Amino acid sequence: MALGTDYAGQDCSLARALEVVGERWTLLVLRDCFFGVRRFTDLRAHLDISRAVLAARLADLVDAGLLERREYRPGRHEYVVTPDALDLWPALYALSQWGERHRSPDGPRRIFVHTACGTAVDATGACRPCATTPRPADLEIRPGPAASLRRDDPVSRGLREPHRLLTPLPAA
Amino acid sequence: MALGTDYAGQDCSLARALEVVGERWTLLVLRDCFFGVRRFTDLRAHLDISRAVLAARLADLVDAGLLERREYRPGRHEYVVTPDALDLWPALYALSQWGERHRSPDGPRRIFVHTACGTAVDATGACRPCATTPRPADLEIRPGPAASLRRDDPVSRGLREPHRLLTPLPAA
DNA sequence: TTTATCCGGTCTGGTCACCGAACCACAGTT
DNA sequence: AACTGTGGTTCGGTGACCAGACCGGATAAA
Repeated sequence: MALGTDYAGQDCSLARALEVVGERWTLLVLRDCFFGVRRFTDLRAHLDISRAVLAARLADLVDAGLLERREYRPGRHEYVVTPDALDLWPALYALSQWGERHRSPDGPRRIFVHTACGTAVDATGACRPCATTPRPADLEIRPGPAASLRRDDPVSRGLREPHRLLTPLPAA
Repeated sequence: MALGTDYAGQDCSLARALEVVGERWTLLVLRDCFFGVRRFTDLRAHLDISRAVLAARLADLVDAGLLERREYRPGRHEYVVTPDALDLWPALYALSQWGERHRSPDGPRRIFVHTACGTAVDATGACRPCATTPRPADLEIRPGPAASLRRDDPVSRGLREPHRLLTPLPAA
């Protein structure tokens, strides 16, 4: 963990979690990985983050066991979420829902649909007809009524296509 | 919002939420407010945060509508969570649960009990017997098996006493 | 009335993280 | 052999965070 990013005196599991995912950009990187972005260049294209900071965040996330770095071709790497990171989905979703509710006046920007039954999950992440809370792999992401077309890079366009979470985007 | 803490290019409600609560210390300050800490000095005693940064965070949270600043006596102020901040509880709880699960090897440090029925809520924040997800005001916080006695300031001692969320701690 | 103490801050100087831009090494392509 | 795409590292500048000093108003104590 980088200097100045720990909360040494705090005896609290929230502080422990924030030491892992509390730095700037970290949760946004993870969100993109959930959505199927896997490559350094794609993350950069979509996040407008400096190369140095993205490299540092990815290395931190690999060290923390939240991402796995794989060589999918000589010299080319991809980052894939680990089971530990999957457990972070409820927190990611809850934060995102707060943003939808309180900072997105025109309605939701993205909708998550339970693939087993085709209905959208509610604000708590639960599928009401099924009375379950689907795991990320069982959700399909679709653009919502307030989805914006502002970004027009290939990654943003790929993310606007309905697709299952965790499945890699088609190569641009 | 302070410079360098926004994500201007991101069309995403997670980014919007992180612009409000994504800075260092912000979520820990909010957690303490949920637990009943209301005063500048108490927050400082419990968080080991610099005065300048705490003052800045509190001002940001008031500006964002998550805390209300009240004069409870001439010259003395307290900070109270607003309804907008209450909606953040699921995210706070989910992050904290991830920390309990993956970064707290000896078991939970704090337990939240549904006051209506006396049973502890599960990892999703739901009370299973009642089949509901209690609001913060209906939860009582108690120390768990891995609770630490490391901190011995009056605020930490007050927080270890079982008490309802949102109710102010007894003055030290 | 003077003095002291508590509360809730602001100010200051130093350090560290984040930023954009430049540079670079390797693999495959033309 | 030159060029392109990928996945970085290095560099100098700016701003956020830090501990510690200082400070003003309100009450409490002498």
